[in-house]
Amino acid sequence: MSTLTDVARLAGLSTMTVSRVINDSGYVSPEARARVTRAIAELGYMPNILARQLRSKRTKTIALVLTDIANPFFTTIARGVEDAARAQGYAVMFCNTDESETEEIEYIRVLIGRQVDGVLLVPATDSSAALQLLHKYGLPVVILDRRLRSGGVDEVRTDSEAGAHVAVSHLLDLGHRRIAVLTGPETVSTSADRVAGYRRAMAEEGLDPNDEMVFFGGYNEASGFEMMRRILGSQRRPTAIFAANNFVAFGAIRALREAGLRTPEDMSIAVFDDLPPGWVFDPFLTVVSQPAYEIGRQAAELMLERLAGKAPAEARTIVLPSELITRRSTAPPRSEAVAFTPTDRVQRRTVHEPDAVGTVRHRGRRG
Amino acid sequence: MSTLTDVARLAGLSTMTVSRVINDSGYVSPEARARVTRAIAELGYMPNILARQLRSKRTKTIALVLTDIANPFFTTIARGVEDAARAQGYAVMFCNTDESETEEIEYIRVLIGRQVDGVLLVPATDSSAALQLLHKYGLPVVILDRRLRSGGVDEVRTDSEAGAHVAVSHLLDLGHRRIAVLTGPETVSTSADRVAGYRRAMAEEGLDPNDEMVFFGGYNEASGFEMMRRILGSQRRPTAIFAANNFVAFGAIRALREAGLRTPEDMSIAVFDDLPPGWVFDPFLTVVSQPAYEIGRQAAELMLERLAGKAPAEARTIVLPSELITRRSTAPPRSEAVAFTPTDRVQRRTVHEPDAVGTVRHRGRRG
DNA sequence: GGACGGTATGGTATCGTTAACAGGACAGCA
DNA sequence: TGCTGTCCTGTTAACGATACCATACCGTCC
Repeated sequence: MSTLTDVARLAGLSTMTVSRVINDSGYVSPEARARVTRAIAELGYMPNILARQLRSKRTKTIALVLTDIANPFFTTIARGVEDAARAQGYAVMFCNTDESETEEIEYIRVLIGRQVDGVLLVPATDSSAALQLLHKYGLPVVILDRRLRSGGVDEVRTDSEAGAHVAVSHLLDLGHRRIAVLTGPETVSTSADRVAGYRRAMAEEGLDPNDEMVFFGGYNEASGFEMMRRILGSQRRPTAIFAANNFVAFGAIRALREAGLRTPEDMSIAVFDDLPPGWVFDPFLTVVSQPAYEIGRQAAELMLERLAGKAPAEARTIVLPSELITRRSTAPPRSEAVAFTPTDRVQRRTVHEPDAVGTVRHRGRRG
Repeated sequence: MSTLTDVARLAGLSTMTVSRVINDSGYVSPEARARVTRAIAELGYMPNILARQLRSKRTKTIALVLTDIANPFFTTIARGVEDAARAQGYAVMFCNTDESETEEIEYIRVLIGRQVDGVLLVPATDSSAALQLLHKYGLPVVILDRRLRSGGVDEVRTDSEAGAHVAVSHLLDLGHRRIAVLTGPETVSTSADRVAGYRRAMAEEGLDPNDEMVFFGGYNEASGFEMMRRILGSQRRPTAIFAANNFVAFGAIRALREAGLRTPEDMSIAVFDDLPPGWVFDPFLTVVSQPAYEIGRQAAELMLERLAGKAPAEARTIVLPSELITRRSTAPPRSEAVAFTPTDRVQRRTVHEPDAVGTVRHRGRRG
């Protein structure tokens, strides 16, 4: 492997001149440039990125630490981050914590050692241990998707409370009264916010959901399955459920199928998070869709601005709107429908889209 | 950010002693070790990986260059690679070429610049330009999934020809005689091999498939859709198709659905590549399943052996077996079934698995 | 004439770490 | 006693690049 020194020797110039040609910085005469270019080609020289990064103290790399790399919501975020970063010549390191705070801290140590310029973080819990660590080493941070108890840091997320409120209101409008919510860990802000949105929607109808209708678990398929099993084993089954994440919904649906129950005939189901096109042939689930790509893109933009020194000193928060897409997994309840016929509220909020049969969109409020 | 020098100063020792503590190499007295450990904790010191890599000329990083990061076959390979690499303290860089040789070359340049220790490559074409580049810079390589015209390099793959032969034989056993094959680019070995397996199976039944039954395209959904559209528009439709990759199958099925045709009633479909559990609620497609995780794991093992200097000088080739899993997307043809009733060959090769209703496995030959 | 700004190039130090080597202390053994 | 080997620590010089500063030439302007 030839080095910059070899190129300089062959071209009969100093290493600095070669460096200037490579980085297109400072003054270089056309003739020197030509000599360097020829020498580079002749030797097949490639710059050693490690040496450059060590000397310049900038790696042009940002890290994206997220909790579930298999979840299409997060892979879409990742695409948004990657596109924005690459447009400015930055590389992205992806790290998967599996919702574990221990892994999160471990990864952040690695990232500090690897000298990344900044970290985009989906925190595993609402503790701010990871954030403190990053601060200690002076690394800029943007928090994605979730809130932290402590503030003072750039954040990009959707309004989970409002999204959940819209979804549950939709179920209420259809006539459901017994509605369960299946959510993630209690220490994750999105879980808590989605339950809060659920409670607000229920309260608006004068309903007081007791805690046996609220299930905290993990944001994964196994947990969704297990929570639905508990629901199916209970005395008074709900007629509809609201699943706070797509994997939870997968598990819940599997439990329904194994019990021989059909959706929406036996139980309606509304879900937070849509699936990207291509995952399913025939979208079936009523969902609250988040602008995942935008979350990733805008978070990366905030970071890049900060790295360029163009960001204001104070922290910025971006809250993006979600959108309810009604499909075939929600319908009026069968037995109890008599008492609570759907009101005209459904009609008022409904806009048909011509390109997707049976699909209806409602916009969530912008936070 | 404190450095090793800071730690050495605080501990009252030389940088080398500190380095030895950190890397647990060479002799260090318990007392010196304790002093260093305390100083590290006090300063919150973290080693600068860039400097270490620059000096030691080893990054403990291997790259996995693949053609479609969205394809579950390749993500499963990636998991196999990652697990094997991490077990030995290696990091993995993932690169996605989108089946483009230009991107492939571009990525390899980046990887050389980033000083990766070795490259695992799923080549976009059977050209060996990328391989030559890697050789020129002295980087060890393992080729995954596909063959190259030039040899002399470690390879891990499944036997595509044999797998295709088993799948098409299965369709023939069911009584199909007009069978089309939808495959990927002609310059990709897996495409060519799967067509070869198809031809051999057809020839064994005394059938001579003319070229209008062989469709080369891209290994993606759009191409599968387009090829199936052409098939549906043709004069004499086949009664079954063999799709050489799961995304091609997705596209083909979408075209069938849009045409209002059902599987397997109107057309049987057999596919190369299974989907991981969790992608579909109810596995439906008859597939040739490849041991993707093992391909990745064993390729990484070959590389790690070579990096450890424990590999033989000559190139090694590992060919893993595939497995036919028959599900509900294949059935005897409707109209022509009269003339060619299924033979007892099906019975002879069939083993029922008790845990998966309606699923039948056949082992492909080991190459 | 001299000050100045733009152009072009080079010298040297340094980023933070480890490789390579040197060498001292001490124990065991002939 | 002297030799050898194990244990422990330190010195020096890199790895391959860029930051920073210095220098020198040129033309222009007052």
